[in-house]
Amino acid sequence: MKREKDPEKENRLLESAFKLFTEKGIKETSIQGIVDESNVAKGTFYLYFKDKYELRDILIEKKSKKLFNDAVCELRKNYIKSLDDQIIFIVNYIINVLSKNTVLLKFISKNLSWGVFSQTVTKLYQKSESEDDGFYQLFLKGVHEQNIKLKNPEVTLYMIIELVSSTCFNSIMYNEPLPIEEYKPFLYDTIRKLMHE
Amino acid sequence: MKREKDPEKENRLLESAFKLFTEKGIKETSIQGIVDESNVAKGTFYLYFKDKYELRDILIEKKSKKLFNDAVCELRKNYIKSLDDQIIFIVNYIINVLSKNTVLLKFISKNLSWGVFSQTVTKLYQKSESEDDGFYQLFLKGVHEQNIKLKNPEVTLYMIIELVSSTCFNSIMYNEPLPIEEYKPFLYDTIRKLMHE
Amino acid sequence: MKREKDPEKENRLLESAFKLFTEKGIKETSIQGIVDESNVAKGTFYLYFKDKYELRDILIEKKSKKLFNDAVCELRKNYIKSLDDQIIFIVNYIINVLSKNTVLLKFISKNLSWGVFSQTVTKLYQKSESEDDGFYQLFLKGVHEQNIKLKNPEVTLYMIIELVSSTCFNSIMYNEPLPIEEYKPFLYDTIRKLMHE
Amino acid sequence: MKREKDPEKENRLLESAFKLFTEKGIKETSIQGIVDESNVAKGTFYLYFKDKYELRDILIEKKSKKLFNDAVCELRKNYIKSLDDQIIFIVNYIINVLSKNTVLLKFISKNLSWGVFSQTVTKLYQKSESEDDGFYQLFLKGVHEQNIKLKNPEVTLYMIIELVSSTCFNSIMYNEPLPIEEYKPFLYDTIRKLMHE
DNA sequence: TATGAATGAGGGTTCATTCAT
DNA sequence: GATGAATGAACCCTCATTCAT
Repeated sequence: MKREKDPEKENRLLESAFKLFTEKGIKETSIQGIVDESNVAKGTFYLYFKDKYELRDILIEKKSKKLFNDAVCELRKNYIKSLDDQIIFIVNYIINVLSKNTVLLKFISKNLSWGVFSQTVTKLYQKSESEDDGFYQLFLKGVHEQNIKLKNPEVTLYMIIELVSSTCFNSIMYNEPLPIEEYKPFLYDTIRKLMHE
Repeated sequence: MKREKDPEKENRLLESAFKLFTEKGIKETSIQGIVDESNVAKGTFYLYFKDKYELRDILIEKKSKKLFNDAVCELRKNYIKSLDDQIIFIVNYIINVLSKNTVLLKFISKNLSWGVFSQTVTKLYQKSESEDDGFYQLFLKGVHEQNIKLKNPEVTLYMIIELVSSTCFNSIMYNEPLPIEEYKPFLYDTIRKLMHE
Repeated sequence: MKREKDPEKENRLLESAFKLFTEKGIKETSIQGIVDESNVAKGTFYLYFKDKYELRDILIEKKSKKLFNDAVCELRKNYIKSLDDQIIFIVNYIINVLSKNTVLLKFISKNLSWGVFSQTVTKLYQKSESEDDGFYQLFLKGVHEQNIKLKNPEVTLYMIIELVSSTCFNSIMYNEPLPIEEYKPFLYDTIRKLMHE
Repeated sequence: MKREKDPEKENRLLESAFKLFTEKGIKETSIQGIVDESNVAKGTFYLYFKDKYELRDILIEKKSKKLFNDAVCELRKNYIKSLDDQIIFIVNYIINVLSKNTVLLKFISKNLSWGVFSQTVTKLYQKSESEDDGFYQLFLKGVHEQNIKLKNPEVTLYMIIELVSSTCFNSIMYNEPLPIEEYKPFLYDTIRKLMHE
């Protein structure tokens, strides 16, 4: 009887926007540009999204959810005991993904600022249903169970996330001040230090 | 007969733009807005700058130059010996300035991203004329003279700068995850650790 | 097999449109709005009407037919002899209906302009099937039978209709220059004068 | 030094809008249409007017001011004593102008509704500086000085204005129910009657 | 018959940039 | 050098209308 909203079209809009946000940033990306890239009429955009900011938020949630889910999922398969190693495993996993997928890296750096990104992720995993499957929870629980002495575990996690975020972008994108693979030892060393005051 | 470019006018344009960029961001600031604020005609803008992006870049250079110059200048007056203490002195100085001058902080966060900022600063002080008066030089020279053992001093400096940058904004602006004064001990502790692998 | 046009649906469309035209005027009313209000799909609209202007015209005819029919019908029940009194009875009846039903009044004023309205009404009753049951006929026949001396009865009727129309809207809606009840004596007085040159 | 706003351009915008408002009404007239007709860039419109409604209001004031000024001015030249004759002189003057200038007549009928028009005019002449040169004042003063017995002179004036307005449009434009010249006797007769209850 | 997704023309508005004065 | 009127491209958004289902 009636035509259904086309998920193919929605996806094309999302991916085109993703691409353009990545290349130029949100402010510089016009809806006209997005629909052109998607081979979709202008009016159609408004059938799926209120404006480009709604689209961005959907994109952020979608992309970061996947990234962190994959990381934690992979961790599960490896039965790593030590919290240090767990954290470094996750960081390493994410760095590897972003190294191969620099479009995603650019999207995150251009549109989220790592600040917003980590905020989103944190929020995402704070409200996780079962009590022990979030990144945030995983960290706090690990600190407690493995008897790690930290004055303020939350601040430590904050510093780790921010250090990784801000530091890795240049390294991956421009090999500055070092290529990422050479930088990793310094980074993981520092993470271990931060976790043992 | 020919009048020279009026430095008074140029300065008014710079400061008005600084104010508006800070309040609304670059994209949202119109040239009309800048010239209105400066009591200058629209056409005049183009006698001084190619467009608002050039103006922004000049502003970045000017503001960060001043910030770092002031910090190093103040350091000189205090005859601090240890490199750890020197670095922390400078970091502390800048944090204090930005805490009091959140307009400047916002400008940096809205228009630069800390990444661009530190890049600028680094560049600024790499090419510093006299060989020993830049922040960068100061650090490398200090490491050498005080016999500090670092595998790669440049990377250490990079990590320090990025950690400070990314970490302090939320703390100053939103007291998250801690107010800046409470966060400082954690931060300075970590800096010392980074300098003694 | 083929289903007929659903009069229920048509009516819902008419009444929804009536409501919206009244509230916002024609130009500001969208077809989307009409079908939403009617719980009908957008495409369905075009099965019943060419566009919203056709719908409006149907609405005009329908609403004004009813108004005048009711007035004349009520007159019949009251066995009033004198033509003056008959005309004033009808005018008074319509004023009373519109005073209580300002939605209808607004619809007429927003979408018809009183000019179109009276034109419609006049047309409506000129072509009335049986020769003596229209307002127009009623007036002309009355003038003849009751031996009223008028140079041009048609012009007199025209002046009465226009005077009433243009004059009563402000009075009912805004009490300007007088509330309708206070204005009535002036109006009916003038009507009587017009009918006795 | 600087270019001046071009009154020629403003006038072209006003007159083009006047023409289009007349032909299609305000709602149906687009700014695009106005600037096309004026051979002016779209942006230029906003240099002169906030939107088309501001333009309309300026047009109303301008056109009606002129019309009434001319009428009263002409009246002055003719030393007519009796108020009846004065009022009829002005009405006649305006009818004659509008008969020759049906574009103006259409503009008034399409965009103002005679209601708004008379309101404007009334306002215009109520606030007239010198105490006796407005139409409104002229009427009230005349009633008083010439000892004309009216229960409520304001209402009488209202009825006259509305009767003339609503009645003459059809007559001028469509010769319905009579050509204007043939209608005048009926109209002026009625005006005299209204002024002598 | 009925649906509502899709379309794209068209409207209002802003603004960087040019250029006559 | 300085001005600000003029331009027109580009943006966002709405909506009548079509048409596959």
